[in-house]
Amino acid sequence: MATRLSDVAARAGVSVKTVSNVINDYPHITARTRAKVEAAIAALDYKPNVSARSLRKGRSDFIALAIPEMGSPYFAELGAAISRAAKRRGITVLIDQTEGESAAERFVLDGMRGQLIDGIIFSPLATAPAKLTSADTGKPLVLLGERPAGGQFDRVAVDSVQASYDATTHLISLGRHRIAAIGVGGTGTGVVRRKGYRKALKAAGMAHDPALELAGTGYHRLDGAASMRELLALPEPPDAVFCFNDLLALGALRTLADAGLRVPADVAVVGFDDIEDGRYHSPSLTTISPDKEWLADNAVALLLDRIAGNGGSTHRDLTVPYTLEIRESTGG
Amino acid sequence: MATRLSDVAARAGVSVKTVSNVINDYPHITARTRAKVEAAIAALDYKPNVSARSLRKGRSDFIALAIPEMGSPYFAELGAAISRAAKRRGITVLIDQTEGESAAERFVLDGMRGQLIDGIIFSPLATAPAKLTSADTGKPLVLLGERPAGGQFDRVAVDSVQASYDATTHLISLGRHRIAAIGVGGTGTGVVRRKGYRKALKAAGMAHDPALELAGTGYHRLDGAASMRELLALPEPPDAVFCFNDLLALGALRTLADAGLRVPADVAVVGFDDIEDGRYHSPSLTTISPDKEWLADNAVALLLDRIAGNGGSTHRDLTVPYTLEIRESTGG
DNA sequence: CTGAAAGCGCTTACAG
DNA sequence: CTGAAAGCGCTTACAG
Repeated sequence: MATRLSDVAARAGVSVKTVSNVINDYPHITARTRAKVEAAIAALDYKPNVSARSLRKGRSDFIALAIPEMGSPYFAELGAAISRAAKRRGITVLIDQTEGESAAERFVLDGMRGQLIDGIIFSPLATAPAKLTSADTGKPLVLLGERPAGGQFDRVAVDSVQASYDATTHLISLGRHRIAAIGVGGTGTGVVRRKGYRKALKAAGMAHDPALELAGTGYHRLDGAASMRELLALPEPPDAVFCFNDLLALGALRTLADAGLRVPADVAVVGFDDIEDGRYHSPSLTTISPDKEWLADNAVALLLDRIAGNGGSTHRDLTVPYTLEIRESTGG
Repeated sequence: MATRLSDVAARAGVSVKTVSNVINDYPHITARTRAKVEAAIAALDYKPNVSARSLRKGRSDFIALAIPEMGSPYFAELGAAISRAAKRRGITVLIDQTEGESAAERFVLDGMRGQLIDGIIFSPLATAPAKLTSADTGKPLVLLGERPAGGQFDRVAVDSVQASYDATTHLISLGRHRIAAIGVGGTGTGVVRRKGYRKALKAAGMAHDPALELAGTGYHRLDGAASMRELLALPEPPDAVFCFNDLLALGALRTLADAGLRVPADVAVVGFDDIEDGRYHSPSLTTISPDKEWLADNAVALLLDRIAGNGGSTHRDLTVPYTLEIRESTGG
């Protein structure tokens, strides 16, 4: 039913090797031969069988992207960018939602779908990267995000401590005195960003108040809204909030609106991620904006380089450029 | 390097056929044999090679999902749901961003990555489904969305005419008299939803005013914001707007806020899709909420049924349940 | 520059 | 119930 390489060879009057050479762009083929083969390919509408090719070559030109959830705007935008970056290089990305701990871990440890994929870009949520060993995967892996890689893998991440420092310092420069943080806790993002937050307070000679550091159960609007309600119930509510991602900030803004408070007059709000929602929200959201295209492009390049056998045993740690986008939620 | 089926067979002291039988859950295997094989699989950490299996069986248990853009919340949420629905059935989803016309069309016509995938769930934007023929794909295909399938393929879609009728009727029931529509035009969504919009106006004895029907260039916040600005510049601006998706509505709300207009007091706004952003926005967005889980589950089921060779030549058209979620943007 | 042949790792008739 | 062997459609040494 499906046309095979040998059908093309027969029609073009050459050997299968020659057809394969043409398809794989090998040199030393006369223009005439190439034209004949290409005509046959077009006439038969031939498509190489990826399974066979991958079985034989041991490479598929597929990479996996494992992210906690693709319904979350930041990851959706990141996934889209990585998908594009890979496509530019002739690579296809399979996107995996890991959702919770067990699934994420199993995915990585299960060796990523047999031999199908050449490598993986992994944004861990539950799995501690430091506990991953290359034996677990058996394949090239690039880590995304805050969590220390334990020197085992290549990684590309924002300098979250510095970015959080900048975000908090911006709030301080506005003259705010009670600056809350939403999203502390956990083992990754929450820890690292709190570090930058506290560092900025300290640098300004301000003490950090545990009552102003809210943990919540997740990084969604719902959690931001709930944390903000807790903060407003405090005897002395904050006049500024640094939310560890935009979704939390959007939830917090919702609570502030419900409470009839003005942003930024009563409470200034900063987020992290620069998702599209925040740019169009009223008030628009001041946020840390990591360069997602840069991130995507470099993560893919790093992985492909590793797949090609380069890099050796030194593990590279790339720092994603970011800017602080000052918008209405802090009076910008 | 990688362990093979034959390694497992050797270790378990059985033939490769027996190992294959165990892996594929074939009957007539003694518990003892099964246990021996499973022990060997565990000991060697054996993972079947997907390429080899797929080459041999002609099935991969991969399906593709082709959507215009995964960075768009509706598609991100839908992709997440389809991914989950497929996983429940042991199927992996490859997500493809088609972005524009040419890419989308080429993807489908190029036979979907050789033989790798078993079928496709396709949300067309540029390609006219009626022009697709099964010869183009050679594989089972389920269509998503408004555009008529031309009776060639299975499809699952919301009854957009009825839903738009409901949305518009809701605005009429609020006593609004100048009801605008944002997102008309194009060949799919814009046409169908305008049909329901006009139908509702007519049923209420109201004439439709072309000046109140805005096309815009896309379905993003940016387009909604721009269209809303045009509407406000009208000699007689609208007192209600039905936006053909939530992103347009969110953009429109932003323009209204900038203009100092109150929602819903001055202008009531309704969207379509029920993306998470709209639920947390202030004001929260009244919208048509299609049951995305239902959609995902049925699209996957339909495709798998087709892959299994069922369905024959009759093409099924499934209608997704929806509700009108009345929220603050219309005073709910 | 091209051809004939082996082999990637599975599954599946075909025998026993 | 199990074993030996062919074959899915490619790519790649190996000869010529």
